[in-house]
Amino acid sequence: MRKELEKVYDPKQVENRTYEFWQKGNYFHAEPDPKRKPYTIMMPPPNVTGQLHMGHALDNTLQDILIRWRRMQSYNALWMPGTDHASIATESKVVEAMREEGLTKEQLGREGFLKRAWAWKEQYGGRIVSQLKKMGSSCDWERERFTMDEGCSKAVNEVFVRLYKKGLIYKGERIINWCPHCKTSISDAEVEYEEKDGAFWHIKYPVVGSETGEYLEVATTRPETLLGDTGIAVNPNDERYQKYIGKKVILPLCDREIPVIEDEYCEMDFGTGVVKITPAHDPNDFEVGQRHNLPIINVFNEDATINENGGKYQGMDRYACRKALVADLEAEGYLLKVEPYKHNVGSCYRCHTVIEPRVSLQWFVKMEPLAKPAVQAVRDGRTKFIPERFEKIYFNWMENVKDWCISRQLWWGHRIPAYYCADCGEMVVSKDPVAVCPKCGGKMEQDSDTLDTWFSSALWPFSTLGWPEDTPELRHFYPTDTLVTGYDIIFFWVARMIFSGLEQMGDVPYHTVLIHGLVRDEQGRKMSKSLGNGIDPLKVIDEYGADALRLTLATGNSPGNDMRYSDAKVRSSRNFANKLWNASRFILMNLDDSDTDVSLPDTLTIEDKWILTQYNQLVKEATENLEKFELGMAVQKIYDFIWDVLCDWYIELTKSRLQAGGDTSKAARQILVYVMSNTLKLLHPFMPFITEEIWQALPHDGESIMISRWPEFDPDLDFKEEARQFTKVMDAIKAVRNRRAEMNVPPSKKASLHIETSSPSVFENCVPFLERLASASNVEVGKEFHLPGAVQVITDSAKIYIPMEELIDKEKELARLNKEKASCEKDIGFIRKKLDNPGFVAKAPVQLVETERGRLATAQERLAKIEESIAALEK
RNA sequence: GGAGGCGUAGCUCAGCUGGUCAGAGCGCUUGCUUCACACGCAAGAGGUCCACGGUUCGAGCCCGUGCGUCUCCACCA
Repeated sequence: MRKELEKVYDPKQVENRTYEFWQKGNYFHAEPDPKRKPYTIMMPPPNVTGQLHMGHALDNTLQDILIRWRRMQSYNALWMPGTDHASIATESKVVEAMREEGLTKEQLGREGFLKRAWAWKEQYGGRIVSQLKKMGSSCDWERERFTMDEGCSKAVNEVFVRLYKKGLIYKGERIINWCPHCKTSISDAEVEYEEKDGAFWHIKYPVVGSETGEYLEVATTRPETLLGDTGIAVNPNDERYQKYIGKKVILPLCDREIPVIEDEYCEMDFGTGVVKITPAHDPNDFEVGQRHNLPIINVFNEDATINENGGKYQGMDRYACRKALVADLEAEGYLLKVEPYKHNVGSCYRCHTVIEPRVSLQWFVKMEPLAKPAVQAVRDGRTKFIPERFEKIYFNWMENVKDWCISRQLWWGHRIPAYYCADCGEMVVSKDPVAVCPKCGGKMEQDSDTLDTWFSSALWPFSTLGWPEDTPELRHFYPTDTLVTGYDIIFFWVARMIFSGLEQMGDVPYHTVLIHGLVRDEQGRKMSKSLGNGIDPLKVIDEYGADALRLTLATGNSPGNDMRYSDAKVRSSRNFANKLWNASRFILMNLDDSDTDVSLPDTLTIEDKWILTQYNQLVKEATENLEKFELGMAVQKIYDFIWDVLCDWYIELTKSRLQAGGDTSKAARQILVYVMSNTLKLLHPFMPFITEEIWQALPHDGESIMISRWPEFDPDLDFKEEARQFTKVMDAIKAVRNRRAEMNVPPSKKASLHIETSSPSVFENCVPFLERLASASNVEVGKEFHLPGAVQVITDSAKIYIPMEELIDKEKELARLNKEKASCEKDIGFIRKKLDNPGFVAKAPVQLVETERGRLATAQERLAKIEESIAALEK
């Protein structure tokens, strides 16, 4: 059994090999099995051409922890992986690459472009997947899916047609957010607002037919939209402007007269109380325009240059036009004043170009009927958010959501399954291609737009399981259990999956949504490409190992909260891996050929009972933490157990036994193997590689730790009383060490200990520990000692004399004892105060009152001992 | 305008249902070539748990107000 391990753990020699071993064992794969309980996680599909960043690393670490843990608990655990086609992002990358070759989309045509896009996908599509494997992700790769693969595309068409037939998808002319750079519409959720410095231009609109030269003063932040004005509005209750309602004003610089209308939308106390109405380029103006039947004049081209409706400004970029137009207004005396003004400007979440609201014909999903049941599902608790506060955010959005613009003027994506007759204009919405017009027999052409990327990802939880077919997978694994994702895509994705699941499957897509925060840089900034402050997880893995990175991301990370990444944290995780490695090395070095299994010895010593009790408690608590999604807390406890309990104490305690050999050594080895290999199981979901490596080296049953059974609390290993007794010895050891350190006695200088205690047997049993761990040359245990000149160490259960007269400074010793006395008295006062409070005794739980009484007694005993010592010294 | 998070040791953060909750890691100080580990061992210093009120026998924890800070939603031209 003896196995030589390197002194320092080297993840590089372990990780790839271990991952291959798992894959060969087919441990990641799950098959539907009605006899077993499923546990399913759908991976949020990363962008197919993307690269792994810290956000993915965190997201996937959490998922892998959950799936590995449940798998070990014998669930039929499926972690479904896949990638997203990411329409805008991918398309713009391909376009960019083409631009470098001097090519445009238009030159290539739709087919040629798509060919390139697929080639791009093939080239970069595997990258993110192999990066996820480096993390140790135990996904079922056999089931890997892509949002644009055949099955997912089929699901998309199916859903589109169903929703259309129910009247939940419609086509209409609405104001949408237009990105002049991506040249497509984007949904409301895809617009990011940012406060920017702008200006308020006050413009004079002369009243038609006024002989006195009357005018209305309008303030605007976007003067160039004046070209599309078709009216100006005042509030119906605004006395200042009553007389102008119904009249017309001259639109400056344009030969156009536009009406003055009244509308509640116009607020009296904002700006001048007069607002220009540009129905084609402002969502509110659009509605006002609808109410008053104002014409809609679109003045922009797709790239936000001015179109033919802009007269002399045609062809200018919107900002060039703004400049020119303002100059003209000023020259012609229309410009009354310019005020600096801060306002929010919307921009495209992908390219950050300022969006231009624009009227156009787009496809929409009618949200209200879908949102209602989706809200209800969360209210009923059929889906829970962790932490709960994100439910509020979800409700707030769902309850105020506007219709979802799903058409995109892009080529990379699912083409909208609507077909139009070139001859008669008939439209058919159909899952399958329609070539001939059912009405006139003319040639049909498919809608040129594609769908919003999120339309297909909204179906991810069931489209990946084979829907719309009724597959065994779908029946077994849906609804899934846990969705793990960041709060940044609750609206984009989570909300849409929930209403899609309810609508198509009649059930929620998952029971729990575990929300995590962002991984920020050391200074707390968002990691971003533009800042260049992103940390590459692969580099971290290369330097410290995947386990170290995973441990870092899992530790101290509480749901929903952002965390900061720092190298120092990863280093300390790496150190932990090394600590574990060396503890295992120690155990392995001591094993012999007879140590072949993981069983417990027949007789247990007190320290065995102590460690088993601690271990058993750990099993219970860590499991409970995991059940409550307190992953960080669970791993913290496992970490503390391994380092502080197992390494710092138990291993040290076994050393004398191991050296002694014989039965007692054998028993110690059995306990070490038992505790270590089972603790490795607890740690495995967090640090899969190193735990597998060590587990394999130790005596073990089964092929792999990842398919071993998750430990359970064992009432037979609960030795509370013995454990409590044993801590008396530990306290004594700590107290002696403390005194020796204070007096600067080097460990090499041994001294005898005389232990005065009312519970001598436990100390008598533990003499070797005191010798080894408290630098004792010999130990005597008794009821009473008279060693007035000795150093005295007082614990709750013992008074220990260390005869080191030469080291004693009587004054100092007295001062120290008096300090201890004072602190002890303070404790007693504190507890007394509680117990003297009738309210406390009457209302606090009985058990707590008892505990306090016990504490008081202990403290009083301790005080007595201190006082004795003082008295002895003063003699 | 609305909603929410955060404020705990020098730094980064944990603290579950209010009662051994004053914690961890890093950093710092002092010892230690202890036969697994210096990526280590041992001992320590360091906190008005943002402030003020309230509830309670009892408050980092619950409620209110304020301050600081961050974020999301809305988008009044």
